[in-house]
Amino acid sequence: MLVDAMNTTRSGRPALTRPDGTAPRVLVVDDDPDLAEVLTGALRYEGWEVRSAGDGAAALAAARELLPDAVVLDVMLPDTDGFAVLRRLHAVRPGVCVLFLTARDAVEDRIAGITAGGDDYVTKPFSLEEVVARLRGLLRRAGMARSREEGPRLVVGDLVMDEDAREVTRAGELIDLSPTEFELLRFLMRNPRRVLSKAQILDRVWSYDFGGRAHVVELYISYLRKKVDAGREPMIHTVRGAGYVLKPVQR
Amino acid sequence: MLVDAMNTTRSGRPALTRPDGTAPRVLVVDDDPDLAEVLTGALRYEGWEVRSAGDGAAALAAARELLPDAVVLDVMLPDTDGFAVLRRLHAVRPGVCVLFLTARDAVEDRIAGITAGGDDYVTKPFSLEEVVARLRGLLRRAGMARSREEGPRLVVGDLVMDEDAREVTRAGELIDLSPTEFELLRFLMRNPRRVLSKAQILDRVWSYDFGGRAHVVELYISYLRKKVDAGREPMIHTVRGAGYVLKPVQR
DNA sequence: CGAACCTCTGAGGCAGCTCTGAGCGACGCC
DNA sequence: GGCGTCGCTCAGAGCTGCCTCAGAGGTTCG
Repeated sequence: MLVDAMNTTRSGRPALTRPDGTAPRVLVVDDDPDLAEVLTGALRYEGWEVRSAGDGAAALAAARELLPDAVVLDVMLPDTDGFAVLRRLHAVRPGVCVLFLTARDAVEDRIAGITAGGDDYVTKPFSLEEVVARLRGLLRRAGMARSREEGPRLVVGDLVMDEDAREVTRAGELIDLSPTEFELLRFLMRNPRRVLSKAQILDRVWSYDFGGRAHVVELYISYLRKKVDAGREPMIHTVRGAGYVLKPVQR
Repeated sequence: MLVDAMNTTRSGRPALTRPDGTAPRVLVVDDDPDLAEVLTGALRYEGWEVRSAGDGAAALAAARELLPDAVVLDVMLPDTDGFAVLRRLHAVRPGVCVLFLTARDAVEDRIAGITAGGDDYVTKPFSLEEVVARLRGLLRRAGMARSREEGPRLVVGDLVMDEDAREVTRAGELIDLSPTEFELLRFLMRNPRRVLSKAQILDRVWSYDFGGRAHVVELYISYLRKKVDAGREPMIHTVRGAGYVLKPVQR
């Protein structure tokens, strides 16, 4: 059904595609059904083909069927340990990239060893933008770029973000951002000229378990303005009663 | 009853259609029968195939039968919680889009996270135009566009509205509108060359629980004229005793 | 173990938005 | 052509939404 969405992302930028032109295939493995649901939805929204599994056994079965390009894998699973699943996944589908989900304090060093192979990980609680960005990075590095333009750089007007280097410049001038500021700006830059509601921003940029109110968004928009728009023609605009929008100056 | 309305939209514009050419299918889930009735009517008027259900169980049964493309889902249901319904809906019908209805002050934070997949929500009390606009957005993004031209832009003469960017231009000139002005103009632009009564406008643009009188409509039409028609050939016309009509100049 | 930084809460204040009321003008019916 | 009705617009009151400042708590790093 998602014919159109498979060729363009929500923002109309060229999407990542497999060499044969179809959408990347991603398998989500998590035993928390709510979390799996949210992740699945977010990744489908990127235009990818997604399946989910609740435990290691189901994951392997699904992997054999779907032949995924990437797997989002919770390290803590009910039946097996994530690393065992990983080994068998690689047997089923050699070269598949894996994005691990892990608790902050747990086994971070073991992850570090595993991810040496080019895989990646995020710690819970994470934001959806974080997961999507990491996955895009993995897929891109695995050769899913649609064109030469499909790179780790986001450009809106004279504002440029290098996602890999975590560097942002405006008119060539380097802008220093905190982690949250960076992620908020990334979300805005991935959706230029589109009004984003505070709720949308909260859903995407803040962790899924964040209970706070939309007031934080206002606050961080205020921070961003001070750094991005400081003394320049503003690019971040408030649309009262609707949300915020980032656009290039002029026109 | 609205047999005719099921084949063409009220405005005659190309309707959203499923890839097989039939009308989009929408399921309305709300335990308030009056509200469900109103919603059902409004969506049928859009030319969509609509069914309604009063609780979670009925919703799932109806979903299995109808296989809807989108669901309008009240978060507060008598039997189940919205989360669970959502998950099971996605199981029955993977990729279905969901528009949540929620009270403004209640549970707003719990919505965060649910809507992550590209789903959307509106807070009660809402206006019907709001609901319809959001649903159209969801369906469009899910690949229901009839053609590539079917986008987030409304055009009447030299008046252009970009719903995503919330931008309106006339003859290329940007027009700044308040939220209510924007929604009123959207309603007019979705029904060009058609006389709309003040009562109709009130029903559509203002929240269903608005107790005010038709005088506000006159007032807001007056505001719109100042901004849209200012110094130009007028597009907004009064039909005394009947209502208002928006038409392109000339012809 | 202290310092710097980051994130979020709360409160105050301003500005823009929405709606009320009233007066005036325009249209149409006798 | 007069009069009643309908519609337009102005002015202002109250409200809401948004911005910003100040500071507390937590985390990271030296």
